[in-house]
Amino acid sequence: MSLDQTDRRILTVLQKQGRISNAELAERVNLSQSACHRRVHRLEKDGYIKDYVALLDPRKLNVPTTVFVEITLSGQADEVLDAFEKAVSRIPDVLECHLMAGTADYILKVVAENTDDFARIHRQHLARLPGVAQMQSSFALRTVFKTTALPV
Amino acid sequence: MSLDQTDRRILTVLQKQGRISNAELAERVNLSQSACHRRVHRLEKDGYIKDYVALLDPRKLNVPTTVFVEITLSGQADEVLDAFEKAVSRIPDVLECHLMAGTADYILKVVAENTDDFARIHRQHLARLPGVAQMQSSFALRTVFKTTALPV
DNA sequence: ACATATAGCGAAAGCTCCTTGCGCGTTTGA
DNA sequence: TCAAACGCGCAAGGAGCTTTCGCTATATGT
Repeated sequence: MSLDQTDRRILTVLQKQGRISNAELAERVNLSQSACHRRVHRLEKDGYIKDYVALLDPRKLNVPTTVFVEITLSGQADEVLDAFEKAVSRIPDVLECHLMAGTADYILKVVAENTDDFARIHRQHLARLPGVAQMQSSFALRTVFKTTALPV
Repeated sequence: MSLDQTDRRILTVLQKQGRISNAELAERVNLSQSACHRRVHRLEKDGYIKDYVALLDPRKLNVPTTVFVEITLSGQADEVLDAFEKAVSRIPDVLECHLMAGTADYILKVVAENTDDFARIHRQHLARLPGVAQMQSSFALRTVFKTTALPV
């Protein structure tokens, strides 16, 4: 089951305007309301669309600072990884966690109010993560751009 | 102008369910529809809520691979940075671009179908970026978790 | 060629939801 | 202490939307 051009247009629009009405979406992709509705429904049911969310402004919410944290664990045993992942997933300031190939084992994307606040997060959460051998934090000076829209 | 507890509850809900109706949201945060509506409107107008979007499944869309690319430029002059940022912002496979403190100048988050596809992106786009002195790509083996929800 | 499945359009019913206005209580600040 | 500002709940109108149904056309495959 794959996507035709119309499906892709629908996804392209929804990736930018998740709250658009079916009526307007139909118009935008040149379909009748009913046909458009069926397609969107299918895209949701089949898992192409995972969620509809509101994106907030990090500055307004006082977390303008992004920090990438590279972490090396002390071992590669499954229990070590599991424990680490479980613990890290409970930290609300960590937005992403990726298991990496190469030097570092994990990369985290963390948001903070400022460097002091990151120090708090570090002390309070990161420093307490289990199985960590090494940790290196890199601060972003400025986010040039950021999108949730995948290429479709 | 700041946020009280109710505003935060509203934002918390909308960060997870961006398409919830005002009626249901009002119920969830224990407000009348009118009061809730007024608050959401204000949060949008004041820029706390930037956008409503649909989040798609990277696997379903055939971009299951995330790559972090660290880039060092050949110089720090404004024109070099501007030219680089302008060029990189036109690559649809690049979802994020951060100007960094420390060793590397920039970190990009790139999505690809697989390593071969990343090779194409590299050859076709990344290798052609202006002012690049050095580039190091790190592949994610697995995304442990990922959220767009800021801590509020 | 024919049956089946797929996907489209149009229309309409019904309903939910947005939006607004008003009066009330509480807080703010002069 | 009193007036103004702010925020809430209630109620209701009316718009706009979702969702379904029947019919048609095109593609699939036997």
